[in-house]
Amino acid sequence: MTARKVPPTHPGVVLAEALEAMGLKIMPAAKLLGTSRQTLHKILRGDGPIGPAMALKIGALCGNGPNLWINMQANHDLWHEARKIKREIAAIEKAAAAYA
Amino acid sequence: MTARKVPPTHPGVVLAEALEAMGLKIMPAAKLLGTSRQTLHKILRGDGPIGPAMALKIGALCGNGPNLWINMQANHDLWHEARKIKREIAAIEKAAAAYA
DNA sequence: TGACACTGTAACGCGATAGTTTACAGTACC
DNA sequence: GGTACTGTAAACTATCGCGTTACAGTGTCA
Repeated sequence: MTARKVPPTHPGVVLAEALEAMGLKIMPAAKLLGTSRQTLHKILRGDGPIGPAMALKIGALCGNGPNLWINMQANHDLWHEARKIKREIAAIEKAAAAYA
Repeated sequence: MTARKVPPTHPGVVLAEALEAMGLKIMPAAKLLGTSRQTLHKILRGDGPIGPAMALKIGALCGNGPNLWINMQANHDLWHEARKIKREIAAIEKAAAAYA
């Protein structure tokens, strides 16, 4: 757990640039992805999760596959979750020493 | 999308071996992880998802960090999801050609 | 200026999901 | 036979993801 001060980039931010590079506005993009513009907008804003389904769709749209997106999302989630439960994590690490 | 015939290994299966290697039975492991033995059992069985929180805890317990676990889970999810929505994915890929 | 289209954002509601609790059967071991 | 652990299932609850609806802001064009 190399603690990091700044939260990892949310995939939505990257997606926003990708869409712009493709000349895609929100509404047509949402239509292509089979989702609502609000949902897509939340993603682009940085809240709004990219689940497996969305990762696959975005990966298909941008042509770079789903892993990139889902990994970014995972890093993002991990970072925030780690903040929340870092006490428990530390406790587990300590307890685990006995079994190492 | 390099299609794969067989679903990727569920992290739970790997975890089961890891726990055994550490000499940890289900009940004490569940206690260490701060969860119920049923939930842990589901994970070990292969259903039962490993979310960010669980990945962090398991990573702390096994000493190899959360990424391993969450990546396995992500691959697992992606594979199953891809099965379900492969039609939509294909459609998006086709439509995306216009913007490439 | 007014009509129109797109965007940003918030609120509500629904369906799905994760996880705890409760319960019971199987197994092993003393 | 009693005790402890495991495998499973069902009920219940909390939470989440997402679509829908609604409204304000912005830009554009006739």
